[in-house]
Amino acid sequence: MAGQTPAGNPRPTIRDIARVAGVSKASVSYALNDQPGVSPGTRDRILAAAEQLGWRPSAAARSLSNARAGAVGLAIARDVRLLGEEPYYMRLIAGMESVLAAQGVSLLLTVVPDVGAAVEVMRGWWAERRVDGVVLTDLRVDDPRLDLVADLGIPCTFGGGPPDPRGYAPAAGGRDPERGPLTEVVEHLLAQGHRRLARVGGPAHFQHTRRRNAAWREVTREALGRAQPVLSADYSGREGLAATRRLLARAEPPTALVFDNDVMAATVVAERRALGVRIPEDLAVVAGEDSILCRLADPAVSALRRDVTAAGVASAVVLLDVLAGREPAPQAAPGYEFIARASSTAARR
Amino acid sequence: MAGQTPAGNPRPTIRDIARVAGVSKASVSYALNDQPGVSPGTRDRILAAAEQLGWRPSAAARSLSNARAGAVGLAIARDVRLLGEEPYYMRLIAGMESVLAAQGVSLLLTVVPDVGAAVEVMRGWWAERRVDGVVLTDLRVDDPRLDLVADLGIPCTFGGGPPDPRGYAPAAGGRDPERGPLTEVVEHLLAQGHRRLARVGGPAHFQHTRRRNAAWREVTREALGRAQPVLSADYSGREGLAATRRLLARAEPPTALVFDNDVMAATVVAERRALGVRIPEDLAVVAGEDSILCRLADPAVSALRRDVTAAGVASAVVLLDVLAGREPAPQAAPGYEFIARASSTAARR
DNA sequence: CTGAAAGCGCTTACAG
DNA sequence: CTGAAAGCGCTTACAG
Repeated sequence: MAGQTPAGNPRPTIRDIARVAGVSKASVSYALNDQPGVSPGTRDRILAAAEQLGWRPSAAARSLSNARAGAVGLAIARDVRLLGEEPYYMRLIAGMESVLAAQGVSLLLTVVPDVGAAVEVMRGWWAERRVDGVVLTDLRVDDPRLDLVADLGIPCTFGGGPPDPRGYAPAAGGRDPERGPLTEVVEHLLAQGHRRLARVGGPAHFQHTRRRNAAWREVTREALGRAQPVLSADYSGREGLAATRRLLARAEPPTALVFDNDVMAATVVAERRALGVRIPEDLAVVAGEDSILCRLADPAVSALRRDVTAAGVASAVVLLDVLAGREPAPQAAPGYEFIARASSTAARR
Repeated sequence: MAGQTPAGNPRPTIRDIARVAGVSKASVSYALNDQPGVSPGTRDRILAAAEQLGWRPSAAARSLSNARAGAVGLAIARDVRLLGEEPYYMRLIAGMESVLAAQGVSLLLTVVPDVGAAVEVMRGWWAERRVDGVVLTDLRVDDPRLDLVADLGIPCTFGGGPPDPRGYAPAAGGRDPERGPLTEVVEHLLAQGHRRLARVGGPAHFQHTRRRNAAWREVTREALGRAQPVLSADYSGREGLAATRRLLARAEPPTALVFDNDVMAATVVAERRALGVRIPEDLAVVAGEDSILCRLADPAVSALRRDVTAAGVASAVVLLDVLAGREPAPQAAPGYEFIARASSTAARR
């Protein structure tokens, strides 16, 4: 079957519908698109004919007269090996698709090694009008993709961080939505008796890392009188370990570490003996992202669970609003939940 | 910027190129598509004009006259929560994209809960001619998607398993390519002194699970004189644990377990105390799929590493061949590597 | 409310 | 080798 040509009887067109219903192509188009200009009786006849013929619009034809593609694009710029470890994108895509599919909008996906390549892919999509808009993720400081969409006027939304460039809905209280989760983590650690904390964030060129680093400094300053340190790592276990070593080598080493993702936290827990620490007795560990890695670690890793699927839904909703020329509906900041597990819960025995 | 309309000066068309180059639209089309019918000089002038104007073909227009979409579709049928734990799809997509992108073919992606929904999505894609072909993964016994592509004559290829329905290239020796990896695992376990083995496969409705189960029975029969048992589980940690408990409760329990994926194997290792076994002393564990879960487990889990990205490449190559009406180039069975780690290596101390 | 007509941006026989 | 023309399947002013 894989070697077969797409034969079969040719697909029906509005011309066929017009013939069957005994009207003009124009009337068919109006009826099919719920436009005024057809009497109810005629409309019913046309719809029945379309149904009977099993008609479906040709995406290409519609696209050509519409000047819209009926598709949006997502160009993921990330090392494939890291991608395999991150459930993030699949969840984001699943959330987006639940909205897009319902509107008959397709999702174009590509995986590229870096932002420069992402820019080229999106430029091509736009030039060929394969997409009506794009979703941008992992925004960087001075991101060339922002220049691209601005220069070309490509409608866009953001996945991760506020989907709307104007920020989250006022319900978020105007405060940085990263503060809530981090406050909960810090309060948990204080309750466990920790007074010296540290954070291992992602690469500083990511906007979300910057936002979280800033929120971390604020939250810890308010809670402990002085901002607690932040180190950067690239989300890999290797760099997470290296950062941990540097922190532990300090004169007054932290007793609790908050990592930006699950891989770094779980790697540190796995390498606790090599690091010469007991967890949680000597060192408490918290992950900024939850996954099966956290659940299976020994001890299991406390984690912030973010509702990535909901973030995907919000991104798609905003993008569809923009494409339809509507004012984007305000989006609430994504939900999160702090899951306290053994890696930060002193079971004083 | 997200609220902006796609304004700007209108994109150039072949009409503009024709005007600049002083030729007809037809000549422009021939030159642009590398067709005969234009003199070298004219061709150069046309190409220069296209370049200068920054022309890119309109996907819709081309699609409409071509009767081809310039896109292929992948409808993943999998529970979103399991998806987040499986690096498989991202790797497959990355491999496919590396081939497709080079040919200017887009990838349409959707995530749906079950095969029935996948059929409906693909039916829609095909009816609207949004795709020229599809990639099918996780084929089942009596898979409704196979009926769909057969009935409608949709060109397709398979991701995971042979991309070509005729099977792998003869280089694979005509033998089931699942035998190689499993033989290596079984030999490793025998060398470690194990004589009672068992396998925990995926759901029996998956074709790949059936193939592997059959290969497992053959390989173990040849090595041990009698086929070793196989249980089914749904790839989740919960069912992996349940299957393990059942196996350990047998009169002559196995001393080595081979799981079909990383999640089940890593979960069993994480729950070794609850199961009342030492690993690898009482029970050796091997995973049929490698991931960071295996590396971070304690003890680390021995695993079969399959080159999923290469499988993605092969799928895309075959599909492009089929679409071009070429006989699909024979594809080698994907590479694999057995990584022996502590979970199955008796460090007799 | 309805129909004939032009147009979206390409491709491709068909004459010169 | 080159050009005028029809056609792909829709949408949308514009007359009736």
